[in-house]
Amino acid sequence: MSDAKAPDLSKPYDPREVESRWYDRWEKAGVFEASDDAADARPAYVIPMPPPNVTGSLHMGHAQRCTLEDALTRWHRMRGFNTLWQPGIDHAGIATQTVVERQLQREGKTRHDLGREKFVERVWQWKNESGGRIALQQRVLGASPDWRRSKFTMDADLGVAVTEAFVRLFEEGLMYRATRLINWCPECRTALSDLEVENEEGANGEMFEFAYDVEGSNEQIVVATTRPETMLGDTAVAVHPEDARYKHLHGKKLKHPFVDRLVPIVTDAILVDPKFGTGAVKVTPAHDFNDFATGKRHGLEEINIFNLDGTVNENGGRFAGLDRKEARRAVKKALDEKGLARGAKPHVLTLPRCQRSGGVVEPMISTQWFLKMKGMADRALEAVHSKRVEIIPAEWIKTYDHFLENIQDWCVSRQLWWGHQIPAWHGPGGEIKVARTRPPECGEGWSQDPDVLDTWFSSALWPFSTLGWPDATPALAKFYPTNPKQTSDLETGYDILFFWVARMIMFGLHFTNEVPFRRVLLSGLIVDETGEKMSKVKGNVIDPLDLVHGADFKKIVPDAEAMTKFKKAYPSAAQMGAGFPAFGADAVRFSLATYPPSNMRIALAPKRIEGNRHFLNKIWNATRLSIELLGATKLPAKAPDAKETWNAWILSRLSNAARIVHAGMEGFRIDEAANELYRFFWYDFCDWYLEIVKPRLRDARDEEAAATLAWTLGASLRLLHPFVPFVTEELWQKLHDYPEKFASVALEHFPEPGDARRDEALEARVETVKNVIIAARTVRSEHGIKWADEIPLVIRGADDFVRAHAAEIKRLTNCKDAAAFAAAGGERPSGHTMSVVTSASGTIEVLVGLKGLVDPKHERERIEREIKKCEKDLGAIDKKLSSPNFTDKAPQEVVDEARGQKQAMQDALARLKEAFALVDEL
RNA sequence: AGGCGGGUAGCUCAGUGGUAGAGCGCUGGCCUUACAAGCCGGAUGUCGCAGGUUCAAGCCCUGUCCCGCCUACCA
Repeated sequence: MSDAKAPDLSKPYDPREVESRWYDRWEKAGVFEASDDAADARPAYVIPMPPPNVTGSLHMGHAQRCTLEDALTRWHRMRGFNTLWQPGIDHAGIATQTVVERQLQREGKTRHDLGREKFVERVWQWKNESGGRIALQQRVLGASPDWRRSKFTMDADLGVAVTEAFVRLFEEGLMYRATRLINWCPECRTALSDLEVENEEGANGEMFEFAYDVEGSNEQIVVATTRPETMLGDTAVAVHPEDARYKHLHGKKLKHPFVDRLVPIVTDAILVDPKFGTGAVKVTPAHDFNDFATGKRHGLEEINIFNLDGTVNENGGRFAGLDRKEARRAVKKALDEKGLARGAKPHVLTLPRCQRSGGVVEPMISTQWFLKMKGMADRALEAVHSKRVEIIPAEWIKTYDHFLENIQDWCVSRQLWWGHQIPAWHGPGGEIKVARTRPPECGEGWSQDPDVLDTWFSSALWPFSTLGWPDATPALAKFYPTNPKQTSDLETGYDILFFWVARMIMFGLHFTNEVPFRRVLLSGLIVDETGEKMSKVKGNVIDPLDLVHGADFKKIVPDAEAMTKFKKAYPSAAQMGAGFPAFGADAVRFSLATYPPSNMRIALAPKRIEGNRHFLNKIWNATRLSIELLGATKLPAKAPDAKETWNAWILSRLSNAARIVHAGMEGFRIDEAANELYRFFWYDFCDWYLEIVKPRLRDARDEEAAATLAWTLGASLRLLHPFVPFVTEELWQKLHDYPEKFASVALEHFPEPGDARRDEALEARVETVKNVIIAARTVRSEHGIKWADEIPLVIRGADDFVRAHAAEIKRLTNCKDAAAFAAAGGERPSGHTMSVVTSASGTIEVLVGLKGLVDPKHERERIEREIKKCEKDLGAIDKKLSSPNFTDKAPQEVVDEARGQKQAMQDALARLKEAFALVDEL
């Protein structure tokens, strides 16, 4: 850093100060850039980022994408992959159009006042001014995509890809126009695909019954409905053909009470369940999917009774102009007045709602563009079953299969202005031409199809349209799976498995004859601390940036009532007082990384973020200490070949940590990788290794320890970097004393398990030494011996390895005479308490001199507790060993192990009982 | 209705047939010159319930209850 002298490391870690320092440097130095140079021999790794909506601002889901994808990206980059995390923004058809229309509304205008061209201009203006600010927020989180390659789905080149795809599908006969019953959102005034309809369960409604008069008879037929207003569009009443109650009415007609129409009674065994209700069903072919199918079977008239905005049209006679709710009331009232109403019962129903507007979706007959899905779905199924695409966790394969096996044709046209306009031209005589550009013969009297494509159509092309398809670009050759040296992951929330993932696989196979990515990593949804989905209505939404920068609860929650809701949703935040402190991006990221991504629901606990901020503080302070201890020691180029126990031990533990991190990252168990780093760094490196080497480096000059410490710390920072990029970069630079030439840790070698030697036998022996130390500490703690008081310690039965580490035992327990080892079997020193440590080489007695310092009663209780525990364990193992079934049938090594354990426990039990005698001398 | 998850410590969750784990919380003691955002200790379990397989089940099988999600349907 040439311009600014970095400050000294302050005592507590301040993420605000550190995190602002590095992002620009990374970006300027080109750290995130991928190369599409054909001469670049590195293997390629690609993650297509799920493009956030242009209207979106960062929410916890984005933060989770960011964390997981950035960790994978940085991990691969450090391992030498030519890594492309492809960023971008989605134009989000309905959502964006709605935002701008609302803006116009405030000016007292509608989009129709502007006209299509001006309106689209206005949307672009909005996009340029306030759209896509999410990309800036992703930077705050430290995301490392190749921003130079960022794409917007409405970019000209992506528009070319969309047109190309549409035209090809049309030419192949897969894209077609049809008139059928579709999902219509009266609020957005557009058709929707089946997926965009959300079913709200448990809505309170009622089942309303009314009668039709049979023509030329005094009889009536009673039907039931949850939507009385649709009777305006009834064109039949269906009964079951075998239903004796109605046999004499077959072929008769009913008088519609409000419109001049006779409604036939038809028989239909598919629609009608004679056991349900009255056994007679009103049929409204134009506004119900089952009735539509029934109508087709019987050639019934389809009478549309609604305008596009959901109000009743002229077919509704005197009810015309009313919206659906008003019409329902009015029709019920009118039926009642005619004496036809037969009462209503409460009824729980499922309401179809528009995913975007929340409006109740109305089935309407409409002419739309549809895409045949069957063939593409079959290929997509095969690709997953043959593992050309791997879905992780594999539990999702069944869900994927079920969707694709039952897939319906996709209604792709939307009656919006914002989006990719359909490349079709309509002639004056109803002719249709589909072409990449307006065909010259389509002159006077021809007009382009006014509709646009479903936003998800362009999203489905994303993995290859962003790389230049349909052109054969160098980027496509390098970063698409057609390159055998490419690996790729698609990471996203399981909620868009159908919307996006399945469609990308289908389109990828269709247009490129190759899967669009090799693995699909599906993550769970972030929910509040009590497991509830985050939503504005519930008042439990947390903005990740409030966690990063800190936030006063009063600022993020509007009123006292909302505050109660908020604190209920986050009990651990409720304990934090007035607000969130600035946890920093690293702490938020690390927390998100430690949740198993495969959990369906990931309950965000602010307390956990606090805990991880403490971890970062630990890293910070451990590095401060290390820098002090290292002095002029340079970071070694490779791991030292350490001979001394603790040096070899920490390198072995480091190797083990690297192994677990690799396995976790490889298998998309990022939580296991992150948790291992937490454990290794805190419990092995800080709690033990640093405590051991402190005096060796502070009071003396131990070169091997210095090299080992430097190596281990450097490797730890590198291992941690994919998770916590900011603090690791800061400390890495500090370890190098902020060199002139910026060499980011993001481009350093990622530690491999083989970088240092793993020695499991050594780890086991060290574990025994640690257990001896812990035993002595426990006794001290139990009896409240002050740390400053040195007390005598005698260790009996220890092996040579334990003896060789007397100095550490003494120092870490603050006991004198730690070298006082005694042979097993001899006389025990008096005035000592005894604890027992079992090890591979036998039982070790840890005797602490406490004469006059303790209450013997307390000590007897302590020993009794230990005896009880030992006896319980021994009883269990005894029972096992006394069963001939076990000794005969279990594998030999299991039986041997059990015998060894029994031996050790018996031994320990005997010593503990002897320990009682010693208590008398205290 | 069907499908898929889940039910393990107070909370959030790991757990891959072989003596039940972590973090947070709780608790006792320490301002031991990296870190009190810390250190050293400690307590905490009917692994939803009932059967079964196995020498051995939190884990495998069957049934069942509860919670969540998804899909379909709902006159």
